[in-house]
Amino acid sequence: MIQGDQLADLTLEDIAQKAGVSRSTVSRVINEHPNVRADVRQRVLQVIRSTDYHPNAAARTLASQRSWMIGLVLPRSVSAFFTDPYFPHLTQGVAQACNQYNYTLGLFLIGSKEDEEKIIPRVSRRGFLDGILVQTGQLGEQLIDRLANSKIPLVIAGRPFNPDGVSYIDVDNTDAAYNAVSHLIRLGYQRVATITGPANNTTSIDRKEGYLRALAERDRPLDESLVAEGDFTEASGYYAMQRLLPAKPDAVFAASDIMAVGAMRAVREAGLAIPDDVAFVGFDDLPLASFPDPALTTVRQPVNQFGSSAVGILVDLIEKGIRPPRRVMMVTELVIRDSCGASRRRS
Amino acid sequence: MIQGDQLADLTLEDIAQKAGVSRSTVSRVINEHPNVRADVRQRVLQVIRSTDYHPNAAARTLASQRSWMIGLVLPRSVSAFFTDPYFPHLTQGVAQACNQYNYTLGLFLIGSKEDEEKIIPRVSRRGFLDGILVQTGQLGEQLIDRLANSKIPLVIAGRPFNPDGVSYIDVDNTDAAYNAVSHLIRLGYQRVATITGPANNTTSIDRKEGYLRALAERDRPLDESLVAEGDFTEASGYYAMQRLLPAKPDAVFAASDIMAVGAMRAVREAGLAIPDDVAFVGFDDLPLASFPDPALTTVRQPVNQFGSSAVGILVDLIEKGIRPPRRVMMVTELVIRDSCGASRRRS
DNA sequence: GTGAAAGCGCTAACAG
DNA sequence: CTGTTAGCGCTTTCAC
Repeated sequence: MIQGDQLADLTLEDIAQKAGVSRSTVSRVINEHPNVRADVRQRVLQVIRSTDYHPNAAARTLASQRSWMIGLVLPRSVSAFFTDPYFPHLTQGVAQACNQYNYTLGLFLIGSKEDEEKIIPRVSRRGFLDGILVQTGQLGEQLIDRLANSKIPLVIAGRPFNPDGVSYIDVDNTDAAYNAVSHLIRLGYQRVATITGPANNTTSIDRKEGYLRALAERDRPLDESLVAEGDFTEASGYYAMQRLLPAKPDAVFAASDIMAVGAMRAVREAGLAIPDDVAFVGFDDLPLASFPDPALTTVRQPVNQFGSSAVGILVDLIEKGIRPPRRVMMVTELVIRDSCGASRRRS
Repeated sequence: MIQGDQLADLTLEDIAQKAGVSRSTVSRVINEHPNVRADVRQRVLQVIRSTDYHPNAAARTLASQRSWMIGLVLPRSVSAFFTDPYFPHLTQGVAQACNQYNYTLGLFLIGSKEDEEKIIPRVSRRGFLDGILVQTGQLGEQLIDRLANSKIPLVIAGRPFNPDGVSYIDVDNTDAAYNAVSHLIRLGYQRVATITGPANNTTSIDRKEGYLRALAERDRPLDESLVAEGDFTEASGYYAMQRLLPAKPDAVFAASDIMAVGAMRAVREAGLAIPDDVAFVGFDDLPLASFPDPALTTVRQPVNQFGSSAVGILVDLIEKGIRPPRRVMMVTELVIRDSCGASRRRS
């Protein structure tokens, strides 16, 4: 009562006064500098606690030239945001790592050219972000180039088209797809189709490359009617499968689990059985993969760690000022469930 | 060449010098103040463009006391983040609205008590966020109370336990659940079960309340064995259904689509048919609802608009300083598909 | 319509 | 170990 309820914005100076020390000392306490006598530190902390004082973030950033904030830029179609669980997984991994390293996460969803025009100047503002994480994707490339020219630390999640001088982290998509398709071929399927992601995307390209390589290695000619393009949405998988059906594939490698789910829906609607008439292998191994009946055989990629590792690299760039671009490749693993028919074919 | 490649951090002062005006004038141009002669404005803009100058965000925030940043705080279990598409939908709606209003979005995922301890001081820092949006949820309540005491504008997404003095936006969960369950009862189902959300959550409570009310209104006694609690994950729906099965329900109202999906998986595994043996109604109507076979009858709630409206309210609070707490209730709609068996029962 | 000057609240040398 | 002193880069009265 007597001490008043004036929660009004306190400053370092106010705290200093109340604690009977100078502003610098309070600053030292807050920033955990060693050079403060223990009892003084306690006294200051006491005042801070009792006043519920929180330092002003803007002032701190301005003076120290560090914002402790990193931006996650996700250039993706709006509908892919909705249906592809890849996005929340990645975000979760990134958020977790940010928390761990004491950074705040700024989220920038780019769904259109207009969004991009609004967001680029925002992330480029100096004194705003200590580092930027950008996911590759259809709308992202121009953005990456523009950002790479600025001096702000940058890490790309996924292989960029132009990797010169930039740090990035990726999974070995080509190898993973190669393994997945080889698995289908070994099981004896003759007409292995694929549903790819958007062609203007390195992830899609790499996975398709793996598909092509697996076929080529067995001297199988490419049948264009067995290739259909999707955009990482459930609906696109569904429609891609409808286009594929007339070519009578007996197995499908889908470039993502969610597209596999859509494709399986189309197959069921056509009155065909999975895996007996059409077998499936997906990509991602998100929880989603085990929901459908039969459960999806798929390539497991560590989406979560992918996100947190990307943050780890970025933090290195920021804090240790590591010079040359860093490259990290993560491994995948084929998870065999029922949709590929492995159990029946073997028995 | 001659003009030098010195992209080094330019300041307002530098721009002013190059344009032959004062710092204030450049500031006016940047902030679109009217009182600048047209030709001067052009000259300044020219310099800004040619130097790729971006104002320093921290300095601007410090001087103007506005950060143009809002925080979205999502207190949820980690696994719910993963499997429940509700999260990306909400985030998308919020991000879109932020972009529209020229705010930057800070994302704070709280998955544990420790996260909460780290994040509360962060969002409480003055000069950091202009406003905060918090989703209700198990971990969120203490947080809401602590945040409500600060002077920073706050909007809750969902009805908080203690709504005194806070602004919030919600859907009429009770009414929506009541309608969903009534629909099942009207179709003639005798043993209507429900899978609820976590009990420490107003959303779950309200939806269960609707279920109870629909039963009570038809003088049906509550059978506790027909009520199972989940946590908004697919897996929890699956296990809840397994617990429900011995009680032989002929219909289930699930408090979210993703739990309905899990429950349907359990029903199929038990060798029962949907909707013939067990009918289903879900809640959300995210795209997910139309993926399963049969497609899910569900309560449609406008998750996207929910997010953007919440931002709209928050921006009002911030910019117009609206005093009394605002309350907004959004309407829902029952979307009838195949999982409830409406088509067969009627014919 | 434009410029000068006083901060915004903090960090970080530099003395002592 | 602690205090003094400059700024960090911008906004915003207040004169002119």
